[in-house]
Amino acid sequence: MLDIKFIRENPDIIKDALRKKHLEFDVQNLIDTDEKRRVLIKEVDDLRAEQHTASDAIAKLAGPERDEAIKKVKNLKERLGSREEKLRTIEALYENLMLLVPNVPDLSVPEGESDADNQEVRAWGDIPKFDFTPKSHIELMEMHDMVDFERGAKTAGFRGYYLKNDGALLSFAVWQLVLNMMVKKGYVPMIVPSLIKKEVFVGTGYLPQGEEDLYRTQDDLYLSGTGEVGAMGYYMGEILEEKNFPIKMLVFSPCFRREAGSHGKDTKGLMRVHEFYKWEQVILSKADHLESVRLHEELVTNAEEIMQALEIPYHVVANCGGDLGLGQVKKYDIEAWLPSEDRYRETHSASYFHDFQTRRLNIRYRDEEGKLRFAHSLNSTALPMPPRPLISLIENHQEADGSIRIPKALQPYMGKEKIEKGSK
RNA sequence: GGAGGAGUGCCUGAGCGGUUGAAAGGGACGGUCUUGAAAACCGUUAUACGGGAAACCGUAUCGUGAGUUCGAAUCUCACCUCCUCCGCCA
Repeated sequence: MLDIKFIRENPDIIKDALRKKHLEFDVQNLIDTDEKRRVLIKEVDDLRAEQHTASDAIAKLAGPERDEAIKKVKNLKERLGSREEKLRTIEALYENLMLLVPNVPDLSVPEGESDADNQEVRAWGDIPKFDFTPKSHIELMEMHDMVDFERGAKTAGFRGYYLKNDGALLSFAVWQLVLNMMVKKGYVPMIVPSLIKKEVFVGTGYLPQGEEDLYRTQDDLYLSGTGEVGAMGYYMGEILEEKNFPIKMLVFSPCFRREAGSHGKDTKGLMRVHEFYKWEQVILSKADHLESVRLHEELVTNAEEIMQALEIPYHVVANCGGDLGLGQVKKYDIEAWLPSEDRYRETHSASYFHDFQTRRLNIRYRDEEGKLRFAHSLNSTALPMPPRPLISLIENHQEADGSIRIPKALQPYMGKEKIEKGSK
């Protein structure tokens, strides 16, 4: 959510943000609604003030004078009631519109409509050249009995999977590696809820417009697709102290995604699954653009270091306007090299929001002058597991006989240097 | 799921239908005093929205939402959260 005053004074900036993000929204309609709302607020407030004065007077009256006064106020109340009704309606409309106003993308965000228009910022690692035909992660993992998709589908339906043997061990090893790397950097490790109230999804900007991407329970709780939601909910409604900023969290959670719009896509293997686990980085900082930019770069660097430790070739792209979420000011994706597809695929996403989320979640702090301000928020994938990093880890490190080399950094956690035939 | 109890400002806690945005104490901040500190004393100590150039004025907020009433922190209903006990499950 943006400040209505900002929207009122800068409708052209909002219109340009809409154009750049390829979104449709009638800004003038919002401004008109706000105007009507303010007129009504004034009317209602004035009527209430009148009522208060009259009520206070009644307390001092008695007898027929009192009855007469009560009668008069009753009349006033009727007028007030109809105005209040109207105000409620317009307020609801206003709130709904406000939730759909996008945040303004940074000037450095490239123009473009879809992920095809994202721009490469840098690349790391050598793309492996195999002198044999590389196998897909599905073949490799099945060869080593690391995964079971058939039984996954039997139990959990389409996109279901089981990880077993080295598949399970590898996941735990990676989780442990990431945890240790990030805790060393001062991030607070947390295990956060995934089953979460609607208001937190609205607050983080996943709702109202992303309803169909989420699983909803019969108790009206939703299953989160990322630990970001649980992390942001943690400080919802609170007033924080500036001296504790930036608050850096490394949160672990199961993640659930309906993948409603992608039924035909990535139907095989672990590429696109309904359920996985993820380490996510979440930061709250003081309300300062340069601080947000600095921390944003830090988040990508952290994510890159994890990929480097896993020896996975990747590149970083700056997402174009059309590929940004409603609240995002700027986003970098990390895409890992996938030998079986002969291209990069997205594994990480790092973005900052300014006060878009914290305004919705009412997360504030007192600055040096004692003024209350909305904090800034940022988040970035640290590592999703098992899906894509596991795929690229396995595919990039395969050898001719199908064995899988374990990256050095991971060996202490895995207890071996290689996954070989019969090694389970 | 059943039975009870509770939710008030930064904290503790009073108020249980009418000048209560809210007593009192504590904390924090500022001042007086002091060489300095403590103590003592004095003062300040919400947020949001609307109006206004501003001083300031108005409105809302005592878990949340609705209701009763001329008037609600105070009465009614629903919901949420916490505590105690029982049941069920792990």
